[in-house]
Amino acid sequence: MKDGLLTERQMEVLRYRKQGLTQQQIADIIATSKANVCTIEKSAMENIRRAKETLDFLYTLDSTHLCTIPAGTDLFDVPAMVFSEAEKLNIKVKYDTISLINHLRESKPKSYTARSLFENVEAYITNEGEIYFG
Amino acid sequence: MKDGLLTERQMEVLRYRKQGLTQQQIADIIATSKANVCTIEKSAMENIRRAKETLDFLYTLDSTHLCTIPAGTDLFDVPAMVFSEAEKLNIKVKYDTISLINHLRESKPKSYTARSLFENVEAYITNEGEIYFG
DNA sequence: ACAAAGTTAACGAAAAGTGTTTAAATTTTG
DNA sequence: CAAAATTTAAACACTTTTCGTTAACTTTGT
Repeated sequence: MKDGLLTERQMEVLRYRKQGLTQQQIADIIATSKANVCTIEKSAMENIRRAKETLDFLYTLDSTHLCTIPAGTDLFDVPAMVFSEAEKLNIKVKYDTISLINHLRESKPKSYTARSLFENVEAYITNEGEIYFG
Repeated sequence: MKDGLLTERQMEVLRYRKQGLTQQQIADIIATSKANVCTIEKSAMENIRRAKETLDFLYTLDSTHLCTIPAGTDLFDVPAMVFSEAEKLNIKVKYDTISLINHLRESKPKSYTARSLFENVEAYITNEGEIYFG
């Protein structure tokens, strides 16, 4: 049984970063170049992104694709779309209108401005009515 | 920008598995040995485990270890322990007694039977009073 | 006990990821 | 603007992961 995705080096850099040190300061401490600290930090972030994406795959594994919510859609129109598609599959959605909007906002905090989506969002649903936005 | 941790092969096997196929059946479909299907599935699970551990690290990155809640502890005794340790650090916990118990139940759904923990649980706290059980 | 399902070990070749360096380019900030 | 901080690119050595094989082993259900 091995550790997580991040190497010792990567965790080291992230910890120092969390403390507010600059890349140059970290480079001095761990005795390497600042450019190297940059690449280490970057690959750490990349690994974190991949870890998230991996768990996202798990969610979609036991869910079915519900619909694509097109860019430009008003956030307040999303629940109706989701409910209508879920009804076609005879699945009762676990969320009410308000909590579904909040769920979307939390799931895709960078996909909307004000009330409008600026990129497509895929909606998935499990047999239990859990909704996942990907 | 690449994909998640899982290879195409690994996702393929997991999808078939979710459909209930045996390793032998999958081996026939993707034209390899059942032993190979086994190792592919195994390394997929290992990757998933590592993805989770990686995100766990993120949580603990901006939190400090609060205490170890020993196996055998009654769930209803946990809040008092957490509050008392948090007080030593002068941090106000974000949760009240009831919601903290629920938070624990959601975080570690497989670590308790009825009202009793059957394995140690580590408690972490952020400066903002957020609690994380790992 | 039998058969099907699943796991493990040892090995090899190909692919992917990591830590470095050096030097140049870009962004942020006072 | 000028200095500091960060990012990028190309190249190299090194390690780890992956997919695959074969053969033996364990578990599970009837």
